[in-house]
Amino acid sequence: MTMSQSGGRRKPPTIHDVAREAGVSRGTVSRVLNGGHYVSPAAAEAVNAAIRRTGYVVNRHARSLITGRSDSIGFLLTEPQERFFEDPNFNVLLRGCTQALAAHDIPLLLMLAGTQDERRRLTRYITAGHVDGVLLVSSHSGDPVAEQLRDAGVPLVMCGKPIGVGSKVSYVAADDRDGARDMVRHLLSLGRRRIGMVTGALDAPGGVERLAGYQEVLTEAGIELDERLVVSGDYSRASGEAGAELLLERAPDMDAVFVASDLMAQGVLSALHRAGRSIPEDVAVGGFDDSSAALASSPELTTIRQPYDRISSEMVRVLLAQIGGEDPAAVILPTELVKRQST
Amino acid sequence: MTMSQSGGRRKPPTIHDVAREAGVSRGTVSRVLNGGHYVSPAAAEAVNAAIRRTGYVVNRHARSLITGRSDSIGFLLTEPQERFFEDPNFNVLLRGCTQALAAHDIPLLLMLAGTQDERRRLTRYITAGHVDGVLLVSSHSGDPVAEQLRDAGVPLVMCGKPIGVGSKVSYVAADDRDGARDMVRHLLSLGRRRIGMVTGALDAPGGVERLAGYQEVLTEAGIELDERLVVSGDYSRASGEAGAELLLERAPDMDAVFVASDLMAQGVLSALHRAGRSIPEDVAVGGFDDSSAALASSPELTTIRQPYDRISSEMVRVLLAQIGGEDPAAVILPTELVKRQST
DNA sequence: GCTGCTTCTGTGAGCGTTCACAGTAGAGAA
DNA sequence: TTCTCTACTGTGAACGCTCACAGAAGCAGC
Repeated sequence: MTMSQSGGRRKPPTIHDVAREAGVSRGTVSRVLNGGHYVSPAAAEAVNAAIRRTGYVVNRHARSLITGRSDSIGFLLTEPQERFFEDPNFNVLLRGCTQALAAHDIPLLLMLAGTQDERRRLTRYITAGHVDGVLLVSSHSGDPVAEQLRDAGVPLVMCGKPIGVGSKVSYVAADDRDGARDMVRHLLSLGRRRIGMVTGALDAPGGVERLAGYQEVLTEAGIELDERLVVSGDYSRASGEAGAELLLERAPDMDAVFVASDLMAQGVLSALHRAGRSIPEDVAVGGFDDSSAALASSPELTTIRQPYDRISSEMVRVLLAQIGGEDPAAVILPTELVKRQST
Repeated sequence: MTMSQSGGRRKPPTIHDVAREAGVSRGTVSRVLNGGHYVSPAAAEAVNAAIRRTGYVVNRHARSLITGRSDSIGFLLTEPQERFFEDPNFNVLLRGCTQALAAHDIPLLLMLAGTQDERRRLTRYITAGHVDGVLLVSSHSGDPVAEQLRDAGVPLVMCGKPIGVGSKVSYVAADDRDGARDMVRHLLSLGRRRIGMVTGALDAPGGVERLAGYQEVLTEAGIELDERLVVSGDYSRASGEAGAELLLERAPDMDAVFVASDLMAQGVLSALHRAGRSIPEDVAVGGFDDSSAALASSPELTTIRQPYDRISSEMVRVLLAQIGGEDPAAVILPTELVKRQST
C-alpha cells in the first residue's frame, strides 16, 4: 500500500481531495465522516481507504462555521490563583475532564478567572459561542458567572452543589454529608469522644454538609455538641494551621479532629506537631478528599475519598448530554473511608 | 433585502450587520477589526459604535477558515499522569502560560499525553493545524514528539533545554548550573563539608546541569568528589525519600544535602526525620524550584527559585514570535537563592 | 488637460465544510 | 407497463469572514 509521505507537503488535503481519490462526491465523504448512514459499504470502504492514503483530517473551522458548534468545551475555574497553585484537587479534576473529553475527541480550553476582569472577558468569550459548554469549578459558589452563563443559554455543569438550590444548573458532587458521617463514626469507633472539626468554606453547600454530617453523628451518639470544638476554615493549608491552634487553645483535651479537606489537614498536622501532640496517639486526625496531600503528609492521612475520576467523567457526561438537548441533571456520588496512619 | 428580521433574535450579529448599522461596507469593518489601517477616523468611529451597539463578536471559525490560523495554541504535557498530580510546578507553568496568552486573547488548549496512544492522537491533532503552535513541557526530554512537531513545521517552544543540542527547537530554561552552584556555595558558607546530592532525572540537561554545578563548586573548594554522596532521583517525592535513605546508609556523616527538586526534598526531609536527624542542625537541606512544596515542608525549605512566571511569559513570547515568522530562540533565565529554615 | 500618488472604500471570490434537495437505480406491487 | 418505495449519490448553496483588486476622491506636478 502507498505510505503517507511527508514530502514537500504544503496544504493539507480537503474533503474534495478525498472525494476525488475515492471516486465519490463530497457529500458521500461527508456522510462517511458523520456516522456513515445512507452510505453503501463499498463507498464507505473506498472513502476510508482514501482518508488513510491522503492523511485527511477534517477542518474543524469549516465544519464549525456551518454547524454552529465549536466542538470544544471550556474548563472554567473561578478561584483566586493561589488556590490553583496550592490545591491538588483542581489538578485531578482538570486531568479527569481532559481525558474524558479526549475520549470524545473534544479539546478542552482552559480558562482561569481569578480576577473580575478575567471573569468578564471569559464570560464574553463563552457567550459569543466559542465553546459549546462549560465545566465550571468554583468552591465558593453562589457564583454570578454560573447564573450569567445559564441565562445566556450556555450548557453548564458545576463541580459541587451550587448555592442557589432550585437554580436549574447541572452539578456533580460527592456525598459530602455521608462522607463526613463515615469519618466521625470512624473516630468514635476508635474510642474518641472529644472530636473537633475544622470546617470548609461555609458559603457553599459542600462545607455546610460536611459540618452537618459531623453534628448529626455526634448527636446520634449522644454526645453534646460543643461549639468550642468547631472552627471554620476556607480549604487553604494556612486556615487549617490556624484552626488547629485555635482548637488547642479552646479545647486542650481534644482527642481527635475531623478536617474538611486534606490540605487543611496538612496545616492541622503541622500545628499539632508543633504543640507536641503525637498523632494518632494523642490526637487522631481525619481529612477529606483523599488528594495527593493525604499521602504527602506525615503521618499519612486517614481521609474520605472523593471519587474525582468519576466526578470528572460524570461532569463531562452530563455536559455532553445537555449539549445534546437533555435537561440539566444533578449527580451525587458516594464517598469512601480510607484508613491510614493518622487515626 | 429586508429579510433578516424574523421573530425573536437567535443568531448573533455578523460583520454584515455591523456594516449596515455603521453605514459602511464589510471590508471597512474588517479593516477596523484587524488593526485599523487605511480607515478614516470617521469610519472607524462609526464602526466601533456599531460594534458596541450590536454586541458583535468576531466569529473565529469563519476567520480561521480563511486565514488558516486557528488563533489558539496548545499546551502539551508529555508526562506520566502521576507527575501531573503530584508536582506543583506544572500547575504554575500552566497558569502562567494561560495568563500570558489571555493577554493576547488567545485560548489555550490543554493536551495531556501520558500514554503512547494519547501522544499519537494529539500529534495528529496538532499537525492537522488545529493549533498555531505548541508549548511543550516534558521533563524527560529527548522526546520524539518534539522532533515530530518540528519536522511537521509546527512552531514549538519547550520548557527546559531539550536533549538534542543543535536540534533547532526553541526553549526557555532556568540557569540550572548556576542555581546549583549558588546552593552548594551557600551550604559551604555554612561550614558544611560532607554535602550529598540527590540528582534529578539524568536523561535531560536540567538534571545533568544541576549535578555539574554541584561538582564544580565542590572541586573549586578543594573538596574531593565522593561518589557515595551522590544518588540519582527522578524528581518524584518517592525517589527523594529513597535517595536520602541510601545516602544515610552510604555516608552517615553527611552534614548537608542538595536535592534537585523541592518535591524530592520533601521526601528527603521525611527520611531524615525518620532517621532521627534534626534539620538543619544535623543535616542542612537545600532544594530546587521554589515550588509550593518548599513552603509546605517542615522546616520550610531553602531552595533555588526558578522564575516560573518569567519562564511561562517568555515561552509565550518566543512562541508567538516564531508563529510570526522569527527563528527559533533559546532563553536562559537567572535563578535566585531563597533562604529559609532548612539550612 | 493628463499622469501619478496617496488614502480610503466597496465588491466578488473563495476558504472547507454541511445540509437540503434533487436525482438515480433497483426491487416489488398494482 | 407504471407507480411507489427504499437505499444511495451528487450538487448548489450557504456559513461569516478576509483578501485581492478595482475604483473613487483629493492633491500635486507637468
